[in-house]
Amino acid sequence: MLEEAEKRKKTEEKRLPPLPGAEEGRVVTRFAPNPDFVIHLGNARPAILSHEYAVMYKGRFILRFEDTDPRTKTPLPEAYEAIREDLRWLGIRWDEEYIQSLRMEIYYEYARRLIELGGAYVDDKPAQVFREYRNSGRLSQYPPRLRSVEENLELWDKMLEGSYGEGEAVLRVKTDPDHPDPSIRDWVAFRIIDTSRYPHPLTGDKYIVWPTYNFAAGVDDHLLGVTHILRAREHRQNTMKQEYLYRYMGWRYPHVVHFGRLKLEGFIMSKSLMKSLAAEGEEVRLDDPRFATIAGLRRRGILPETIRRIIIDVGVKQTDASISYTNLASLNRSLVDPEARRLIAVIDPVQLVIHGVPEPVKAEIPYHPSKPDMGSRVLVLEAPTAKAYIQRSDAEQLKVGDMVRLMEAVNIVITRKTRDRVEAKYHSRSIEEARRASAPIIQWVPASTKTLVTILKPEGLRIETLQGLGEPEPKARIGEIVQFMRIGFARIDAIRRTSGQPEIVAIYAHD
RNA sequence: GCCGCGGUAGUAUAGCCCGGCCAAGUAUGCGGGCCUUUCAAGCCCGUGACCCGGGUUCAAAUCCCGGCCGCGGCACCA
Repeated sequence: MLEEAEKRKKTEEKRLPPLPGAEEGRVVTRFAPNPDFVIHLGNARPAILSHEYAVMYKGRFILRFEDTDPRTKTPLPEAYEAIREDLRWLGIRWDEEYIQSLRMEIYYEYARRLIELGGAYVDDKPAQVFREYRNSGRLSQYPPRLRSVEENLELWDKMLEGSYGEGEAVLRVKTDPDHPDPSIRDWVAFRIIDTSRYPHPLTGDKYIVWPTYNFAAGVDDHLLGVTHILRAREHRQNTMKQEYLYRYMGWRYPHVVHFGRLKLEGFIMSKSLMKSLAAEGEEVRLDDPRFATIAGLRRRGILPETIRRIIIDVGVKQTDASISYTNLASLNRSLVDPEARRLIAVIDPVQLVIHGVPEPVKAEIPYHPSKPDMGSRVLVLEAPTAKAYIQRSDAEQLKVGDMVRLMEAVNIVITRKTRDRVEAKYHSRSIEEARRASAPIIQWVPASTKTLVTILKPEGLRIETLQGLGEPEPKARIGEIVQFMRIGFARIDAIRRTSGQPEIVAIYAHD
């Protein structure tokens, strides 16, 4: 218990700054992903922050899928559940869930209301014509904008009935026609998507008139009682657009916090790059450890708590942040180190023969150096001649005459060395002897082992493969995060049999 | 080009709103030491930053102006 408290203190987390205008019990936040892909660290930021604030103020947290573009951002049927899974894994629980494509009638109703209030009009001119008016400062004289409410309601019904094809009509919100930012002038609230050609995975071709992000999100944020919106800076203009809608409806716009972009150094974050890797014929999964997807980080042995802390640590600044993997790894290490069992693997093994061993050596090696309660296992060296494997990188450091200690076992002196074989003679048993000689300590496995160990090490776009041998009877579980002694932390990704031999496949996390 | 936002050590962040207690805190990295049967963890010491230039002021990282640089938006995407 005491130890637990100390650990908490050591890895103490930073707290989030107060939310403007927040009252305990009255805060409602939401995370609104587009289910066209899984989420990555960048999307996880608003999810974590929104959830965190809802918890901090004992409010509500909403998950809302924004799937109102079946054409250019076609929702992926499996993404809905994959996103839920990622959120659950991150420790995020939501009080309510909504899917926008299932709320279309609501948006239609509010569209009608907005038209009745004179806040929107149907534009059935080609987009090019609108742009000419808008960009030449004559938007206030744009003929469709001058239509009566009655006429607009009629045309709106025609849109819903399917009288227009794609691109033939949109519903626009009337804004300041001379707004300094042209993109804000009379923005589009609804457009037509031919769902017979681009069916929606949830609603098929039932609807052809679809709300844009700004309309659907704007309406929902009000209807669901959202009080605080946390979103990336690229939405700043959207906030201004939606405020027009709120003004017409007499609603109060939620508090908004904008933050900058997030990059994770050394990881692939771009969706298009992920997809192009797949196109190159590589076998690519969304949880590829080279990707900064939540699933990819999970597979690589990054804990949800690490992600949570790093997001809170980065906070809500407007500047872009580039998280260095060193920092993320350090945080993860501090969380994982107390729990990770120490396993042994020798990469690129070299045979070691030890002569003159006086009696068999049973080395009892604890699974964690400072936690005896995590147990131990016994590795054996035979007598009078013991055979083992050591790592090539270690063998290369050794010269004839050098003393080296096999971890938890014996001290030996090198007598002969060839490329693939090292011979040595027994020297002594005790650690003190090794210390006196300043002998290095290296890990080893008995020659009788059959266990193959493969460690996949993501390096930018590449994945390096480390092949070696492991303990004779490794007790590892899939999903477990272990530390391979003197190699680094890794997550056990698979345990299988390769031509009769057990094989552990692990994905390297960090040293 | 037009709108908008921002610039604190290698990285991230605190401080900036309400100028002095900041010759700038913390984490990570890096250098050195201690400890240690891992190149992990732990402990100690050290290292390193206010974009530039003006102005206001007794006093500016903090306020004002200009410049430079970075980023976002300018979609019938979200």
